[in-house]
Amino acid sequence: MPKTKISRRKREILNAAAVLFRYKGYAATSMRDLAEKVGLEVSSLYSHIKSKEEILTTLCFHCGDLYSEGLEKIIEMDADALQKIDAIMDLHINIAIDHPSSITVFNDEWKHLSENELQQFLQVRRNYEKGIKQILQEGIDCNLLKDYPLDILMNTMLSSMRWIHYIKTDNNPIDTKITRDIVKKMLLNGVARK
Amino acid sequence: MPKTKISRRKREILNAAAVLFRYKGYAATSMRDLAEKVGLEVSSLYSHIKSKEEILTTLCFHCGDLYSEGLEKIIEMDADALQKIDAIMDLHINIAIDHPSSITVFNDEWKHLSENELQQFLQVRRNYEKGIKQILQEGIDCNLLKDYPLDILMNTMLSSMRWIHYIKTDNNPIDTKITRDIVKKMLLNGVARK
DNA sequence: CACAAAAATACGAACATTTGTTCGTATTTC
DNA sequence: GAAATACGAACAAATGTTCGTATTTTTGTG
Repeated sequence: MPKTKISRRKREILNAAAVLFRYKGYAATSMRDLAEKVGLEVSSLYSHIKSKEEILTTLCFHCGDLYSEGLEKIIEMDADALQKIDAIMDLHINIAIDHPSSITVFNDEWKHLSENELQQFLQVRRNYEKGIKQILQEGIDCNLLKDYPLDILMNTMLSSMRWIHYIKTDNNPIDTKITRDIVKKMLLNGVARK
Repeated sequence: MPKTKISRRKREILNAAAVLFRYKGYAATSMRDLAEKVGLEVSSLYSHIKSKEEILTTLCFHCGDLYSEGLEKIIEMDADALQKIDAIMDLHINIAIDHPSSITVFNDEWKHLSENELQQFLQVRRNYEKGIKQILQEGIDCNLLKDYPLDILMNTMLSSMRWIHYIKTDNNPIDTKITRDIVKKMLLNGVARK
């Protein structure tokens, strides 16, 4: 894969774009908005990036990599399914807390990718979900997890963590440790007292 | 409240807009897209609606009403907290299945509301969350729910159902009954085998 | 180190499109 | 005949991007 090094300025542009896309959405963010945020004139942006869409592509696939690479490591772990599921939750919560803006873009703005990138993106996602489901199936087979349909299991599980990156802002930090522990417990054992 | 009756054509426009906003996003949907979908010319739309933004406002607040009115009925129920929480989950799952497009707009596009409506919208949401938290607190006090922080409890619970309206499309119907039952069980008792 | 050549970066002006909306007028509905 | 609806033409504003040209930074060489 051609992973060319990213200059300091480009990094700066990507970060600013992530924040703007997060709060205004991709389509409603203009290149002039972005330029202002970075302290450049519009045309200067194009010394660093090819197009607005390239920014979106970069952000989306970068996050995709975070998830995919994280999952790969988990799959290779020498552990039972429950421990792997624990690691998956760690992965998602960590990414949400460490990259709240990029993750929001990843979750909400991928639909604006152009045809080619969109298909590639969906492929990556399908692949990721396949990996997750395999682990869940493993858990069911070993009697560690309840035998619910994989789709519902996976969607509910992943979705239940998809609020952390919305909540996390600069003036609303999150107690990572507590949040992580409780969300995990909720998912594994539920909220009802026995 | 000035709830003027909505003509057939306007209804049609609102429905088409909900679908377009769902898949393309509010900002990326043009009035010409919308006109085409409804089978009119652009300018004709303005015989029925005041502006693009009015459409978004209508959609968002209509959904807000669905939730708020649903919750009000639940609050008035003569039931314990666990039953109320069950009803809340029913409410969310039903709305997601019955109005997948509007709900997606409600969830993802409210940020494009203009200042006044935005504030009003956030107020409605805060109020709704307050109601939810009260029920959760009631559950904790009665030893029906585990004593977790209300924020985490509420966010995780509501968030865990926020995938159903994404999945639900015309060619991907959802087994309402099964989905509803299992999601509920997952939330209350978790996924881990005891 | 000096210094010219080259490459990277910044900018203003301009572009073709697309945007939401308005207006005057025709047509339909009541 | 009045009110509601539909339409074509036109609008100003905003959009992403390009181009030519300065300016700055980096590089290669004596």
